Amino acid sequence: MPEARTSTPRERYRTQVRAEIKEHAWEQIATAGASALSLNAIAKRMGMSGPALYRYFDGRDELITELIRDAYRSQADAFRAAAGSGADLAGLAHALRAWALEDPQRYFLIHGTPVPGYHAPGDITEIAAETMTVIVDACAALASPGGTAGAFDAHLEDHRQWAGDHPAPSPVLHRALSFWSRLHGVLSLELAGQFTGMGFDPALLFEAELKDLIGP
Amino acid sequence: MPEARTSTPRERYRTQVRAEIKEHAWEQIATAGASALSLNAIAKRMGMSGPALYRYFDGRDELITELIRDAYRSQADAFRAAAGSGADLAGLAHALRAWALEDPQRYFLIHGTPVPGYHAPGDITEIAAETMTVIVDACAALASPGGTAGAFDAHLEDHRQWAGDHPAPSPVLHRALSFWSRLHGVLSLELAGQFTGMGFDPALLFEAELKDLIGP
DNA sequence: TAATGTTCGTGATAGCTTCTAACTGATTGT
DNA sequence: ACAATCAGTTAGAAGCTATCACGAACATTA
Repeated sequence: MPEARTSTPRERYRTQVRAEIKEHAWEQIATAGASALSLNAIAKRMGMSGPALYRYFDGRDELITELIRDAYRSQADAFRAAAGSGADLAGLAHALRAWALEDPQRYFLIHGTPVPGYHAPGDITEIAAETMTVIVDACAALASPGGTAGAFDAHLEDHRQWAGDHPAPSPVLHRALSFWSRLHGVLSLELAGQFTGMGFDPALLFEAELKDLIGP
Repeated sequence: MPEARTSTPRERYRTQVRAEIKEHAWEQIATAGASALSLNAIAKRMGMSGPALYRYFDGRDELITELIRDAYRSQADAFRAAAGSGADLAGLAHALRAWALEDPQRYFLIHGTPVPGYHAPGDITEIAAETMTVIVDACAALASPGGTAGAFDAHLEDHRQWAGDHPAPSPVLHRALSFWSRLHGVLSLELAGQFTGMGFDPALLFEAELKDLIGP
């Protein structure tokens, strides 16, 4: 006998259909990009008429926002899983690259061209901030960066609230930002196919950037 | 008396209207992004009916391709102008940043999210390759990078045709790729607004990345 | 059990888009 | 001056988002 009925069959059906819609949406995004996402096409592929989807999503924008939210969550999960199993900063980097290669358009959905005027809901930026914390923690666990502290380190001393006022010294925060921006640099170029036809292996450039990041 | 009439009045009119169309297109892209570019809206803003534009462009795709071409040309011009007036690698970097900040959406039009299936015409990739040459030249003019040559440098030794078989040693090519990917990393994050609300000054992060790139 | 309310999916419709086709009128070259 | 070319028009097909009103299936309650 089922005792804790926390959801009615209707609710289950509803969430199931919502999930199916998102599944088709991801498929469509992966093959044609987010700008080509069509509610109508999804509905037809699910065997129902266009307006039916509006029972499940307020519109195209809400669906895309939901996909963005899922993408952020998936990325955060990948980071947490890596950090949870004892990965250091290099481990995080490899987890990020694997996650990105898994679905390039998913990566671009959150790190790609921004739509002017669009602002992500608060809960999304929260997830992003949490991800950043994982990175900063991994940077703090590393041997502190050598070399002389530059102007940016001094500047970061006074502007560290983005890291939740993490107790790490500013060169650590600096390294976290470099980690983020450099890996995003190689990854986005690789995923965009800018290296195809150039001959060299993007994985090795990624590795070289990572080594340079951790080394000194 | 005008002697060398290299173009008829009709041709002049044609190119003038084409330019005006592109002008409106850029305006629209800058404010709403490339995905929101509407031929119809452009036509209306120019005081004519939608289908009239098809006399000047084969369709939306050809217009966008033309804009991409112009963007690449503009970027190449910015690099050439900087290099021509004796700028070193840091000068190129600042020229790139200034060019990007001038019109973020123009930057994303060529360095942003790729549309799956779209392939740029050959002449565009030629311009891009030429730009790369300017960067490699500037890297070659710099003191050669210190530190031990890593695995990627060895790999580049055998994969250097992308640089037009530039005679520079592979650490120089390596630096050129790092230059490209790192600056793209900070720039794209800054232009995408990922740093807004974090408090620190993106220009200083850019400068720090540049210094680290040139320094050792 | 019967009546009531809620939810799902439909077709119709408005308004937008790209793009083709046929037609008018002005401009150009012979 | 006449014929060919070219610019721009309206009409229309096909696609999209999104809203509305309706019927049918479901759930809940009297």
